[in-house]
Amino acid sequence: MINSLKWLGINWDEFYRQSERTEIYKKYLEKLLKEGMAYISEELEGNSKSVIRLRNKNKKISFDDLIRGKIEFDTTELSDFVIAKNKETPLYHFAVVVDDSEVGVTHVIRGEDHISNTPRQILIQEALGLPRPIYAHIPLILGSDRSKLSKRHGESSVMKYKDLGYLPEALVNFIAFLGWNPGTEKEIYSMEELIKDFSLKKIQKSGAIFNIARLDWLNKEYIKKADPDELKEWIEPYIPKSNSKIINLLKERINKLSDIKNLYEASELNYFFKQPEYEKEKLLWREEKDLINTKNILEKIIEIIKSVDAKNFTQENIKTVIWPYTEEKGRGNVLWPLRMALTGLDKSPDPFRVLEILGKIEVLKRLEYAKMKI
RNA sequence: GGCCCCGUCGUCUAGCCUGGUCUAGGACAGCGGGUUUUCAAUCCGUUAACUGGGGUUCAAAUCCCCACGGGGUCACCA
Repeated sequence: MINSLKWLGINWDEFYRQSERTEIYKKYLEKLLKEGMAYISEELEGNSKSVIRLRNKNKKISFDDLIRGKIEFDTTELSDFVIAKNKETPLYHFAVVVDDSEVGVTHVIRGEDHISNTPRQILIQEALGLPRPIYAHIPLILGSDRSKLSKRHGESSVMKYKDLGYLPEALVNFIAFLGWNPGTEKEIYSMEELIKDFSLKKIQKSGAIFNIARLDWLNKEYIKKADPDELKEWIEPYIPKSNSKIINLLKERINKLSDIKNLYEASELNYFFKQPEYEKEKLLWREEKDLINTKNILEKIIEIIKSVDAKNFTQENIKTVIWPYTEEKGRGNVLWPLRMALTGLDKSPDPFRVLEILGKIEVLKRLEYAKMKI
């Protein structure tokens, strides 16, 4: 959890570990015992022979929730509930109540699943004579079946999303918008902007389904506007050899960083690194039946490309010299076999971008190879 | 089952408090199209919702009641 928070860029000012605070809890427990607000109860069932129970006054408790308004409970059904196994081992409800007070917590903001825990915590507070913090119970994040999000719905921890190549900024932005909305049409929010605009008053009451398609879209937005150097750093682990040109091309085609790995393993990116294999009939554009025509076109393309200086082998320059020929022969007739010779794929990026990435020598090699196949 | 919370497009939501401006707005996804050599990207367009029933009112998505539906919680866990 600590690692997850750090990754998300959520920081804290103070940190407490309950296991290091047993002396504090013990003091409060003894106070309750002494005042008769709690008692040691001999048990017939359970794990220990005796436990500490709170003397429940069996009254109605109501509290004002910042999000839901007034909530009322009859605490009779709670009976004299257990607050500690013994003086050295308090239970959660007791420990949090003590901690909140000791540490000066003013607002308790937590999931809706804690609503029914609230009355028993209030009962402990009152027995201890401690002030009641302000409560705000926020809606739960739901799985696709509308039940509380859990392992069986998908990834079990925040760090899994890191591993999948989601950016922390995107996840934060996404989660913030689950149950909250600024009331404007702004969708992309940085942490700073969230801190500035977020308000409990605008929080929704009902739970929100974790919709991965929307996270993917948001993540893509963040990838698109990422700093090139940073992006390079993120992408490197997912693709063996790459450069800024390949990365630029890749970033339009992925939702999350790990998509690159999938693209690569599905051999769709191999053409960047080695001569692709394909059937020679693949070189034919749509209605074209005659491989000889295609061979002639390839020959002409080679001739044109040879005329481009290797030092100025940019997509713009190449396009300028090839374009008149595509106008003459029909774009598909020229560009389809060109692209196929370079990538060997039915679907791939624009041949001009690939040309620039591969460089003059490799391009000519592949074109000769295609010609030779025919 | 008891108690508690919730209920607007498939999803996230705006609107609800302070009824009329809501023939219910936006975004994601979907679908259709433009651009284009294919894909991606991009641009444009489009399908789709007030859970139901009563009531209050000249007027209800908005206020009230009931029903139904969904969820949470019922530990010597946290």
